[in-house]
Amino acid sequence: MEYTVQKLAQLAGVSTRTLRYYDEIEILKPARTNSSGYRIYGQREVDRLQQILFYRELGVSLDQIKELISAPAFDAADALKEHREKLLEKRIQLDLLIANVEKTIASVEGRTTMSDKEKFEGFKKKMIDDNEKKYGKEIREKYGDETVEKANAKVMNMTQEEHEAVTQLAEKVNSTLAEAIQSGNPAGELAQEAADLHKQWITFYWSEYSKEAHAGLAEMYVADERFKAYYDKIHPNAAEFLREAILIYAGLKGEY
Amino acid sequence: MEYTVQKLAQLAGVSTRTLRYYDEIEILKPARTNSSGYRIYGQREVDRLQQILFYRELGVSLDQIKELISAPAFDAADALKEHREKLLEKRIQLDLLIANVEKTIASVEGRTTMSDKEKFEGFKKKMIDDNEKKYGKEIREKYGDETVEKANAKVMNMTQEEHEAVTQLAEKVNSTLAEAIQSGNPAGELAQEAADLHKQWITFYWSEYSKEAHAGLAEMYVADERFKAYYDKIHPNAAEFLREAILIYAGLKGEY
DNA sequence: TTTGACCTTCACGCTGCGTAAAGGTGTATC
DNA sequence: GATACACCTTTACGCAGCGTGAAGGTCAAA
Repeated sequence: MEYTVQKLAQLAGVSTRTLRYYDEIEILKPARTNSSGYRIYGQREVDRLQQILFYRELGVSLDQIKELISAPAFDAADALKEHREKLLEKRIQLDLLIANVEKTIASVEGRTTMSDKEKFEGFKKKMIDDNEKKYGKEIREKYGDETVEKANAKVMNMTQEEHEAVTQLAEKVNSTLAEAIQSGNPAGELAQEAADLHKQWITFYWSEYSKEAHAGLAEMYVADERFKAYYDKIHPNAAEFLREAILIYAGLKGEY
Repeated sequence: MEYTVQKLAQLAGVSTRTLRYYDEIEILKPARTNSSGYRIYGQREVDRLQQILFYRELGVSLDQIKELISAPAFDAADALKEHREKLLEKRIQLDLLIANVEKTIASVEGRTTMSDKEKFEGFKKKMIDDNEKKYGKEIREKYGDETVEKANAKVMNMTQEEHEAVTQLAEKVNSTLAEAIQSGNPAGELAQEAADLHKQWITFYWSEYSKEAHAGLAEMYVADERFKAYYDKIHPNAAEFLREAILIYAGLKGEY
């Protein structure tokens, strides 16, 4: 059986444009073209198209499909597993989204203004999600799942007042650090006050404090470019200075 | 506080390109531009950007966000509810996808060739999903949820042999219909054989047969353009002819 | 005055096609 | 054999939300 574009398109339930596009990107070329340049497809092309459409239904990109259908079975399995991981991640994100949207709806309906407590809760939830996305993996690897869960739970349980307090505390850490850095001495009074404020700040998020964890976090500020970028806005050496101050504060490093 | 593009971009964690794009599509314009054409943002723009980013996290399109943030709260709630529906639908689709991908992985891993029984199961699942998507709604409305569930369950429980049998049967229906249509008489022997084959075919999918349901399906073949398009490939009047034949077969219409 | 870090406006690229536009081909009918 | 009409072709812009140059002006510090 031979098919022109439209016949094959009807058979497979796709548009002729799609077939021409598949020809263009070389994922499905016609068996031959007739004397007038018409595309002619044969049985092999029908089978191949069915495979393509099957994977397309699974949400695989055409680029990946191209590899999949010309790869041996074991490669295909690997590729599909990777694809499944992506889908699972997508579902988690989607569930979070839905929860957030529902929270927002509740808040918008609950009060007519947009700045009440419920809306605020929605934002907090978002903050946790963002933190998870950005730093979750590294932090989990370093301090274990439990610490992270507890930190998240703690943010969610914060009252609005507590949340404001912690935000103000964070600002105070920054301003004190900015002042302390002028002195150039991480063992100085202001620097040690900054370290202490920083301890107070993290204990808002951590369920228990340990010198080692505090020092570990300080190291991370220097090692991780995202944290470093944050502190760089205060001063080019802010991250390093804060690390030194914290190490001294935690008693893990002698004064100069 | 006033911000240039980059300052605001850093503050909000977006790119400068994004801010320029938001200016371009008129979703966030700077408060003013200085004498050199630099974009200058103020506090109001910061707040607006935060709102935009919040909705963006929820997966709302920029176009919709534009409406959302300038609409009163009750409109926003409606819009968000609509958005939630979309997300929920998306999740259902995603779950189906994941199930299918997992089936396919299992099939590809189970045997190294791509044409064994497991793979076949994956395809059957896909067929059901496709049917659901295309016709599920109408069929459910006409015959109720239960009938549809049973039909789906029956397809899944078919052995490969049964599935081949039903596919062959479908072809036989078509070829007999094509022959019968030549005679022009829907009450003729061949036409009634086609109707009988068609009954056999649908009883593969339906848990119980009734003349009325059979006749209803025949009407649908004519009324629904997708079914009609399928039968049109046999003959321009195939759908009508089959309907007549079935009505006579089911004893719901006298012979001419 | 010379860096170097900012800023500006184009403008193309990404995905997977939809949707014309402008023109050639095939075939049934008058 | 002309006409109509359904089919085919290539070319190319448009969609969302920016990323990523390119080419060139601006500003503060050294």
